[in-house]
Amino acid sequence: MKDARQYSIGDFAEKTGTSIRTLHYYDEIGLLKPHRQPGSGHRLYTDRDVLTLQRIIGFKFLGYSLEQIREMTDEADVEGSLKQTLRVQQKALEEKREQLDAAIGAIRRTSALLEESGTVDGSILFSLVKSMQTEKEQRLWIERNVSAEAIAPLFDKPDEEHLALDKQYIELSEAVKRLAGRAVDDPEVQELLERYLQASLNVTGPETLKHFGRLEQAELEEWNDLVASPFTEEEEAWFNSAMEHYMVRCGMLGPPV
Amino acid sequence: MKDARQYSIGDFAEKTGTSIRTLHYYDEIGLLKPHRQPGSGHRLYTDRDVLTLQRIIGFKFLGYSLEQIREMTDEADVEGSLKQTLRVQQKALEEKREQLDAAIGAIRRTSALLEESGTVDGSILFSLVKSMQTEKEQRLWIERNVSAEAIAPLFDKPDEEHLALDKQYIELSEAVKRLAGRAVDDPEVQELLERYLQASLNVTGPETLKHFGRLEQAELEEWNDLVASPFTEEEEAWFNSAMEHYMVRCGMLGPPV
DNA sequence: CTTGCACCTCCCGTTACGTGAGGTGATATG
DNA sequence: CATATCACCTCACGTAACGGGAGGTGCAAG
Repeated sequence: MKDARQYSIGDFAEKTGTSIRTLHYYDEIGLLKPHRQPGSGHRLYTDRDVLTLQRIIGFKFLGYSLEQIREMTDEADVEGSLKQTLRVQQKALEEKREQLDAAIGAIRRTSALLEESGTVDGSILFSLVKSMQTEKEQRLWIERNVSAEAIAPLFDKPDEEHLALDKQYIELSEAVKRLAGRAVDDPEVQELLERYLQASLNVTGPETLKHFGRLEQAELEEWNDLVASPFTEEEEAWFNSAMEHYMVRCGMLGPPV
Repeated sequence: MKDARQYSIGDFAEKTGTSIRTLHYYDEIGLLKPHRQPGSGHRLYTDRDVLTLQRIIGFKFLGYSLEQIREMTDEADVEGSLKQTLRVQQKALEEKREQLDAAIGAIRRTSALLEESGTVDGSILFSLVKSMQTEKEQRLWIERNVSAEAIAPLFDKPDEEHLALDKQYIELSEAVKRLAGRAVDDPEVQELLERYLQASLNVTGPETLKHFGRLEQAELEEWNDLVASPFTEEEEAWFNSAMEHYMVRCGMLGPPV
């Protein structure tokens, strides 16, 4: 009387909401092997197979791979190994979620920027995206090389302030691209550089900014791997020489050798 | 002078932190095609390729497929289409995150149960997991077939209460499995049934419970697709007849035909 | 007789690469 | 000068979890 009901693969598929192809596949990899009708070789599923499939679907929902599922169902110590693997699984899923959150956040910021700023230079936009992408590593780097206290005021800003800063970054970068090549003592250039320095000061605070000035070559390279410059090499070179000129003029730096 | 620097694939890979194989692949699918050294056929990357790769990596971070990235970089209207696809992309990622959150929540609940309850019958555990899996659909179904007000008290409970209910569900189900087959007028059975009804009442409230009693056959089947019984067919049959007996005895139901 | 149906078994396609296997030209070393 | 190493090249197979189609089989109805 037990397991009296048998289902053809079509009926079973409909009953369980699984595709026939999936059932074929589970059979193929040995995850759910129905027995066969002696003559025709057609698959015959029983009520026990319904339970097995429920389990498989449940595990899949929890994020396990079919390979893992098979290992777990083969294993004898179901409850014990489950407790263990659940912890591992939780870690893995939470890591994925962090990734997802970062991406969603970046999309939100980028969308907001595009809504407000109209058209944005591609290089600048992607330098921003890269910065969002590496935010976590940036935090760690600053914690290691600057200080742990410097982190929160740098990154944990309210949304609107974030947007304002992003816009400012775009505006300044566009200005640099516009003026690149001009004489370094052009008054417009000097004014831009002052705004640039002011903005940097506002973002980082004087303490952290000074700290950046004292970094070694190797450390600077590490940092440059984490952020992407929005400028071409030429723009970058021009910007550096202009900034040097500016700082010498202000007495913040001795003249170069 | 422009693009004076050229990189062999090895140098380029190191500079950008991308694997050689990945660069081969991007070349193969036409995503990043460096030019070749005339004699040897070796790939030569320029500084412009660095920018292109930055873009690709940025798009990947935002969750786009390489195919989508290629389409977008081919397209002329970069900014316009970006705005559009960003919205689509955001929707897609947020849906993924909902999935992830559901899975993480289910793992947390299951872990908590296993910590406290020790060993748990597999059928019961997976009937719970399935219930967590379909929670969203359950909400929608109840909103359609019962009422929108019934939802919040049913699902939006604090964590500890959730845990307590899960434990109660396990305990009652285990009791049913233990007593299955006993005479329906056995006093222990009758006591269990009373506890069962009481628990159901506590969870759903009398209004919703009554509503469930008035459901049509087709509607019940829909509901049974959303939840999984922890019982075998025999246990289920026994439970139904016992419950009928109990309700008749209490005068909640007329005798069967 | 043929059509249709439900089932069967291959087998190719998907994504974004990892990981070899086997070949070539240039340089460094015995 | 022979050889070992090096960086590069081009196939080409493997991955996870199926989707989809081709081509074949047995059985019931028109």
